[in-house]
Amino acid sequence: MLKASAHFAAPGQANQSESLFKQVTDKIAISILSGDLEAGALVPTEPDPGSGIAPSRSVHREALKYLSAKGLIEAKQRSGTRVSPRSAWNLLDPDILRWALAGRIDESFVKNLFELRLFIEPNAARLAAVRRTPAQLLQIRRALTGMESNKPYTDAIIQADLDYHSLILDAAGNPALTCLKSVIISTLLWSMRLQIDKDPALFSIALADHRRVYRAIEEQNGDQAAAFMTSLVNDGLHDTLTSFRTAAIALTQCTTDK
Amino acid sequence: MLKASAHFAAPGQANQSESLFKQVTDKIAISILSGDLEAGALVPTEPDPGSGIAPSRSVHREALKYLSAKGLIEAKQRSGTRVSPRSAWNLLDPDILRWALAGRIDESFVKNLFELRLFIEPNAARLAAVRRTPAQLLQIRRALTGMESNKPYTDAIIQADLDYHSLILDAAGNPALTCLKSVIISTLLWSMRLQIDKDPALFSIALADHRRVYRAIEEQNGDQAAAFMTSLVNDGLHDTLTSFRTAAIALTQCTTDK
DNA sequence: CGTCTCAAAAATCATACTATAAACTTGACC
DNA sequence: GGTCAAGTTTATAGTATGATTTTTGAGACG
Repeated sequence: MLKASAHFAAPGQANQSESLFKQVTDKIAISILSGDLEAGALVPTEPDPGSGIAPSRSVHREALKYLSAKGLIEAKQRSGTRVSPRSAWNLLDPDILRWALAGRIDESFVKNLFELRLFIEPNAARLAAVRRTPAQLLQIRRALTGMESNKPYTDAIIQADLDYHSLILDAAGNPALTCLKSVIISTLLWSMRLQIDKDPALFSIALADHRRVYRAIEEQNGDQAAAFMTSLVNDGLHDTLTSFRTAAIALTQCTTDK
Repeated sequence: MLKASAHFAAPGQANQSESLFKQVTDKIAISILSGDLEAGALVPTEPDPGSGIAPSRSVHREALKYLSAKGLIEAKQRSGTRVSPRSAWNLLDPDILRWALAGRIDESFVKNLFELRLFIEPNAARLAAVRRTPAQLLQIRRALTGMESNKPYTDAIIQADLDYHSLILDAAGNPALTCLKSVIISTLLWSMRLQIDKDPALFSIALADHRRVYRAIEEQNGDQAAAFMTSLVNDGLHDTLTSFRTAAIALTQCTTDK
């Protein structure tokens, strides 16, 4: 089962308990994801002593290799190591999403992620309805129960919600789909952390959506599962955008209030 | 534009002109992807002198970091570096696909990839129909022309086909979707390399499918674009499975003919 | 216009030392 | 005598550093 904590961990804050490698990797990655280092910019191939942390060359080089594996940078002999164009970034990678969601996000980014969810999750629900084993159905049911039997917007609810979506993706029985789990979980988690107002009315709507999808999967009604999942995701997008705009306005007021 | 060559490059064959790093990475990765190294198995953290290539520790360690970035392995102090469970692998990563498709493939793997295409590409076509700029439309048209004006099953056709799908994904205007390009391109390329019989009848059907989708995008008819793209992918799956089974039978006969 | 040389930067090599956490040992306590 | 908690060991990943080799763009040169 996926742990929420792994996704929650705020990267970038030079936590002493984290390995040097991770600190360096996070630092460079975030400065790329945030646009601080633009595409084509040179990435220092030796540790920069003036940047707080001063790792050895080994650590620095391994960090660069790690980032190049994610498509963020590319090394070319004689010309230097440079930031790759955005198109080369693997936005669906869990690490990249972590780094991306750690910084300031623009609305279109969120919309795009939800759009992808809209393509994936209804189809996954359709497959899950047909292919799920009894054991998988039971697990999904348990996750749903977890959402019903806890106070709204608590950690237990969030975990249950993540499990719910994660299990449906698993039940679809397509490993390629399972790889998209990270996108969905990250998006979900990020949007839930945003829900500031914690409106009980919205929550009960979301809960009803989840119940409907579950029932369709239970009854092995693929089309219905897909349709209900579509509205579930759409409702989620709506709530998230509302919260996002509220948060953005609050932020704007803060910045202009100087 | 995506180059086919990058995907074609057969990994694993200790090509002397390739960097040591790449040789080591490919070697380990393939032995994982092929199932030679099972999940949970220990990966040597020091270069193995008996394995043909004998890199230094740095190179070996950087290779491991690269693989850990792909989710293939995980290092834990005091317990060793081990192969991660399949569920942690990022199957949608271009490198992973390259390694996976380099070995023996089972039918279900191909089916799963096409299933994913079936979720993504029709939706992408729908978006592209609505969002495409005139310039993007022109590019897609050019790719289509490239498919029409060359001899079937030549490199030029393959390149044009790849461009066609790639450009539609781009025209959908969702960077998250663009990241799935590698899956689609890899799947496509792999299936085209499989078309042994090169049936002209099948090709003209495929061409007609491509034309229909293009026209729908031109007319900004999203639903039609999606529907036509669905049949395009389905036809592709059908052809690929046919070729695959032929190839598999040929292979079986070879192995039993001893 | 080709080719040659030079040097910048990545890639590779070799060999240290340090930190961590899992497993083992010990010993007090019930 | 058995159980659990606190310390100790130690294998393994992580970090550090200095040197050498290979690649390749760019400018010099014929």
